[in-house]
Amino acid sequence: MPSRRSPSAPPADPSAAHVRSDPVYVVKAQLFRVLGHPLRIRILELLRDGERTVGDLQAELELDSSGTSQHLAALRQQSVLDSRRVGTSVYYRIRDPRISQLLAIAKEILTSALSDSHALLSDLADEARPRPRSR
Amino acid sequence: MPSRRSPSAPPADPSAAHVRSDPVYVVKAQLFRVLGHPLRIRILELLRDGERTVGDLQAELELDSSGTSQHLAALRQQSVLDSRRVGTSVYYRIRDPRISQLLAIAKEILTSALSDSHALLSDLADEARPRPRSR
DNA sequence: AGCCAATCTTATTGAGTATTAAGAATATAA
DNA sequence: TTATATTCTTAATACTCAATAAGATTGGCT
Repeated sequence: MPSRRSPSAPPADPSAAHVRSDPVYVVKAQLFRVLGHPLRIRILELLRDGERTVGDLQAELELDSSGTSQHLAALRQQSVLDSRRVGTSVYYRIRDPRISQLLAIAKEILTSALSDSHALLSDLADEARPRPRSR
Repeated sequence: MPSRRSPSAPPADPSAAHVRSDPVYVVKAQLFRVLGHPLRIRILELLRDGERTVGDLQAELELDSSGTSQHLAALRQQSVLDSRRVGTSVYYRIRDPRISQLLAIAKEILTSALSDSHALLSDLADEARPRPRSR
């Protein structure tokens, strides 16, 4: 019950809640949040090259059907995935190719962040030695 | 305690845990997860046009300094933000411009998803009328 | 220097919510 | 009906968020 707060709480500036619950930001956050799970990232990478059946994904993920289904449902609920049924199998696919783009960019960001920290480590190591810096 | 299951559970294939906890997927998921909060999305949009102080952000978000600081710390911990101190103020900025790109793509995805469902609504409305489909 | 105020960070708590696994229930196709 | 695929339910655990209070750093004042 989001309308109640506590017995005698002050009005508590309602404009702050606006920022927090503004649908625009909530919807964006929900999209990112559903991507924020290792198994769901893995699912999306498996689906990057084309659609797959639930049983197929289940085997690759080494998950039970219940867990697989729940993660797929979470992604489908945010319109990240589409599904179609063929006989007894259900095929899932990425609905919008820009989702894959999102993953690719995340990978780039993390890759360069990691190489930055790697470079920093090297600099620290260099600093320990008496050799002068060339750059 | 992830090592316990139930009184007499079978060993339960340990390789499944590998997929779940593979650092590659965990790190990617953490990046998306930290973006998965409306206030943090809002912070990033405020920072898109340049750096800001904590007090500045705090005022725009209508949040207290502690809450502001905690969200900023979460983003900084995932290397999304950088900070620098000038006197008593701390300025935050987006570390990698590709983060803004991530937000822009998310916006595109959501925009087209919404216009799809809007178009679907129109189609449903048309279907209720006897007028033949022109396309 | 010594002290105070402003700014920001960190730690802690509690309430609410999400995630997980396992099993039951459901639906569909062969 | 049987097998397959998925959803629903339940319960235990874990996490997130917001709010408070305490701590640290800086600048300015006297």
